[in-house]
Amino acid sequence: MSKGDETRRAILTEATAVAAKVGLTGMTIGQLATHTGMSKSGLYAHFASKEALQIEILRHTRERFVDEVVRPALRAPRGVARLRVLFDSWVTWSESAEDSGCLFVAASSELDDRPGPVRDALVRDERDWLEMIATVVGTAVSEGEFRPDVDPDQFAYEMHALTLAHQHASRLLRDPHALDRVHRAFESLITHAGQPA
Amino acid sequence: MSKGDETRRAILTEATAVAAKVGLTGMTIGQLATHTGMSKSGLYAHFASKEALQIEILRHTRERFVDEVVRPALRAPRGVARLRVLFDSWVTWSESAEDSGCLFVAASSELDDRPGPVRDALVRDERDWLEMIATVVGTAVSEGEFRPDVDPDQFAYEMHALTLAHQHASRLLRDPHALDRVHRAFESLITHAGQPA
DNA sequence: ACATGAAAAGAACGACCGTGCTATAAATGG
DNA sequence: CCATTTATAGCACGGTCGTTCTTTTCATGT
Repeated sequence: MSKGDETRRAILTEATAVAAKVGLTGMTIGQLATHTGMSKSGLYAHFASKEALQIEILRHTRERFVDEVVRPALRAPRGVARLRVLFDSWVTWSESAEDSGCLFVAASSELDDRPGPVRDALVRDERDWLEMIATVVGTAVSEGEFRPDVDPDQFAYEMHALTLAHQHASRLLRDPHALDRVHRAFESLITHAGQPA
Repeated sequence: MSKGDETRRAILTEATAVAAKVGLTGMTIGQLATHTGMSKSGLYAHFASKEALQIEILRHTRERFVDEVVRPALRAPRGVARLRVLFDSWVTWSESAEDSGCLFVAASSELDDRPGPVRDALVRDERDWLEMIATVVGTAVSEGEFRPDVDPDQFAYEMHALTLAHQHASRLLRDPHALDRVHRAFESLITHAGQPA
């Protein structure tokens, strides 16, 4: 990997952390230059514009998300077991990622009223994520682990709601029971979707 | 009401709408002045600082939230009926408010990593809101409408999760089934907390 | 080791930021 | 209707924004 690509990656890693704290819009080039120890123009030379940088940040984060959340789940057996890994990996991701929670969650409310290519990229990512959950749930249904009347999209919606709530409880409210709460809620989801005893 | 108070209110109303779109931090004085047709300094004279303005925006929004969400619920009979009104009022609030969703939801992820008095004010508001839900749930339990083992705080957490998810589905994803989704999820919550048939 | 191309820095730009100060205009009470 | 308070506008400040252009430093292949 050439020197250019190397620093470019380093910038993106740092930028992801900064963006998670102050938002994709709130993040500034100068701030980023200070954090990376580069000059503003030296840093800026790696990207076409701030908007392009924001999109690259999302792409970079998406790659890491696939590595750390999606891939581990795909290694688990299909159905509920995979769903559990998916959920646990997400929680781990949100706890570890940049010490500032999940960037996608932060960007979601930041960009929901700001049309443009950055928002479009985020919407694609979020749709993919919900679709991924729904697919795994669908397998659990067709394998008979979940009741046949369970709606995979609705389940995905409710499970996704828990990830949003966890970020809220953990990062904003600093609730010491946040982890416990989100796990209990997830177990409740699973239980109610399962076959009656 | 004096002229000053009048324009001050008008500014806050407009500022709330702007803040819901671009965030409390993203909002600027100049932007606000243009929107209200005032000069920057004329507008600024009503507030001690931008930070003070942000806090006033939250206070103003909280007042309206009490009027439009909390009060209607308090007029309903205690227990589950009141819980339903609380939820429905919130959905109505989030659909109507400033055409940009609930400011508290937007501010939650914006401020979760930005310490200071604005964040503190928001945390207070969110805690009050969760406490309010938990209290109503507590009544439903003690009146026997909900099972005695239902944890009011956990229920509040999960119901709050739905409000976050609704904002996400409705404003970011523009999901046409968002309203349907959130209602089904809420009914599911209520059902599972109720006495078994 | 050196020529060549890539990477980083420097300096500058117009624009807008939050925030003061001063002057003008408008509302208010006697 | 006038005096006085109150509300708004004008203007300027130091600073930072995103972005561009030019120059210098560095990495790379032969």
